[in-house]
Amino acid sequence: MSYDFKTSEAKWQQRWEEAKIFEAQDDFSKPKFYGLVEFPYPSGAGMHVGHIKAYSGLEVISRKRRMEGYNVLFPIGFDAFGLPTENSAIKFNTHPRILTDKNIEKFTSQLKRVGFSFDWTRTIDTTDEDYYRWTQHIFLEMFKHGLVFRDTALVNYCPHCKVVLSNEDSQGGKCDICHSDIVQKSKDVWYLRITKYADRLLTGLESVDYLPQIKQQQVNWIGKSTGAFVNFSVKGGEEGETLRIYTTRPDTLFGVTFMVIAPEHPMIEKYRDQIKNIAELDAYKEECAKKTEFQRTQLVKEKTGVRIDGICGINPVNGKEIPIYIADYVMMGYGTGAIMAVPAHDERDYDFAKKFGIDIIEVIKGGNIEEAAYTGDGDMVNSDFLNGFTNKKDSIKKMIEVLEEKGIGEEGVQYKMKDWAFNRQRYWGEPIPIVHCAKCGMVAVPEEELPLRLPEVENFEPGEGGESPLAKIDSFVNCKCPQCGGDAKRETDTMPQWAGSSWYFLRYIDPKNDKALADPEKLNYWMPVDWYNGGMEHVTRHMIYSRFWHKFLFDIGEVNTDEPYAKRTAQGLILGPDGEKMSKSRGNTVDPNEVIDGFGADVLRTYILFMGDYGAATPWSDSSVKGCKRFIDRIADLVGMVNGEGATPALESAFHRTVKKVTEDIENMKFNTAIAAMMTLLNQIYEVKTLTKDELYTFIRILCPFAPHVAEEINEQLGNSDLLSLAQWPTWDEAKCKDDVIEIVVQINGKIRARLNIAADAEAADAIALAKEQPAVQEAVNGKTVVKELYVKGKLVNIVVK
RNA sequence: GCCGGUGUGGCGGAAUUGGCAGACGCAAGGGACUUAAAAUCCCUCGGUGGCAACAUCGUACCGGUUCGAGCCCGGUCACCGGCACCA
Repeated sequence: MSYDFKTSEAKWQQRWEEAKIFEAQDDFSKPKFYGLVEFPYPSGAGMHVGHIKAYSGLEVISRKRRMEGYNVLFPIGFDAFGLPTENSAIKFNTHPRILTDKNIEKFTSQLKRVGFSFDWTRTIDTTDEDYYRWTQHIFLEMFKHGLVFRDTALVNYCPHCKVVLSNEDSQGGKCDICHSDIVQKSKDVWYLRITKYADRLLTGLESVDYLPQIKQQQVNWIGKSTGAFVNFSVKGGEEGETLRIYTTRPDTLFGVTFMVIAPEHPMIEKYRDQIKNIAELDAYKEECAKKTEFQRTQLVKEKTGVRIDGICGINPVNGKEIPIYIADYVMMGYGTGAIMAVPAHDERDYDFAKKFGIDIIEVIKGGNIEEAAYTGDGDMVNSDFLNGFTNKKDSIKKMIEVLEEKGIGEEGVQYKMKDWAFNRQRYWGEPIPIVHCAKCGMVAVPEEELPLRLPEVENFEPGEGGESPLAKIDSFVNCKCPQCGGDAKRETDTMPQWAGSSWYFLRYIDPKNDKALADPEKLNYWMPVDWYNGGMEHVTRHMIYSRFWHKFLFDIGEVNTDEPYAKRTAQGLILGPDGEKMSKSRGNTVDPNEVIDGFGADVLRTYILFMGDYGAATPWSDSSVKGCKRFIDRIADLVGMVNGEGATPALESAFHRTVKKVTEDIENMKFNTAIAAMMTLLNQIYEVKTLTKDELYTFIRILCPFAPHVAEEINEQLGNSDLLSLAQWPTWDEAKCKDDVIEIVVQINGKIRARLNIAADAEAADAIALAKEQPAVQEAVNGKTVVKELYVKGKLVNIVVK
């Protein structure tokens, strides 16, 4: 019989809300659990099933934690600043505030229909001025602590969105939002000095429990390398002029036959007059500037460059004169923008040397430098005092000693991570609370003037040159300098979308506080986040940014933990039924509302967790949803089979095993096998067609985190007046998980020849003796020599014969 | 190119981490109930051979370790994700 999920689900959602059972208590005496999911961007399209999957993991865990007696904080909010809303506001000629409110309302009602146990009293919205007031506060603190700076730089610019994008937002040379091609543009840019925290972001990973692939991605993103800086004298330059390079292999210094500097390297400007072929260099530079960084890095095959005529470098270890080239395979943004080239042992330098006919000197044995660069390890040769070194660690160490002794270089560290370009020329973001004063320079807006509100504007279109729409609002722009009181102008750029999400988990702890971003006592109790789940796409950007902010807040004493997240996991994508990534354009999306309408929230929740490994991408299947529908309906019918109290002998061990399995599987996010175990138990109950009240009560408690509505409904039918969502999580008896008599297999040389029933705790000798009595075994052993006899308790007997 | 991951029936996926491969679910086929359909219930369901018990092959491919390998080791191929002239 199909149960009436529509009435039931609405009823229980209302009762939970009335009873306030999912509201976290600031009762510091209780053990706490802070479960965090990545808050959604409230788009106009509404939620998709991927959102449901992203929240369902910690939903189950949070519900279980409550039943285990924890004080649980499981909040939700909205990360609502950003381009899509602004763009559709422009398109529909409305205000992003109106759209945002509408979208949040839509998301809220959808989330509530699923029955998520979020604490709705702590909801936050990053576009709320009471929220972004604190985002601005953190920015100002960073500004005061020297972590904010401004620089002119070649930036990634999206001509379609008319915004400057960070490297992170323009991966692959495409705009993250509209996927247009990015162009390079020179602009004044705000930066956050995240590189100052690079090493701590790296070492901090040792103290947290993130999935290994998440840690690995962060390590790669930070991209630490160790090596040395070496100063090459420049012949033709000023007295004492040096060209500083960074290398990870200083021990190959004797193999250096040329140097390369980036086209933007300042040395070219400095020696314009000395350089004889400056026109040629200028032409090359112009050619490079036309290419986007993406194009530059795409041209892997063919090396280009121009030799600088008029100055050259001097190898500091042997005094040899070497030519200097400019080439775009060297980037200004990494290291010093200059390299020493060792063509024998670097593929890029090798290609370049071959093309330009430069000498190639072997310094590491092991390859054939006539044919290709040798990048492996080997004995050092042609290297003076390094000759005879066989180990790269030792030779690098020795070279650094010599460099430091002679004062021509030193050990050094480099990171691939760059400083964070922290501004957008758009309206729908947090205004940067800085005033530009002709006399005082950049001045922080005083704390008491926060929030610095977004002004009302008629027109959100960005300016043609990439100016912020705010720049057109005179009443916003013109102001007095907080320091000298003179006329000044406000900064008109806004913060990037990543700002609001870099600290939101702190605000949930104390969302209404108007004195601080959160009360220190409450922070002390709730932080760190015990378990954070989200998408793999956020493990580098959002996670590294928020860890950076958190470490900064820790340094200035505003939070009590160095790391914000104790544990981090990630869910896999839900693919379309065709196995492809879901997208509107492909037409393979699934609307969660339709599933709830047709089958109920419990079925949707159960299916999403049952469909496959939580961490893996899995295609959606409409027909498989029906399997979960049957599961829920069959559970609803169990009430009619209840007969008596205590335990049903035929089911007793099955119950203990299932409770154990479900309990353990939830902790490991193996929701699919937890549900499979409950299905197996259900099948076993249907075989005997009877169970006791106590057993059903146990069943619905382990079911509750997955399908809470039907579980509550059954609980009520059992005559219990307390809400099941607050019931105690069941325990199991390890001894009762196992049967007394079990079936084991008998193998001959690893092949199964017989099966036998035996006491679970039987001794090896008895088991082997019993195995040998089996006719099939006797036949197989007959006439052969028994070499070995093995007994694996509870599993098998294996007899090895010859 | 580098880093990470994956490869198991018609499909989604299990396999206590070296011990009965295919749990659980879907789809499919057969049957029951029904005037009929849906729903529900029962049976079958990796390949080959056999009426059958059973035999035999089988976890991308090749090889190895082991009494025993989907799992460990060496090599190959394919696909997915991330990074990428990072010195």
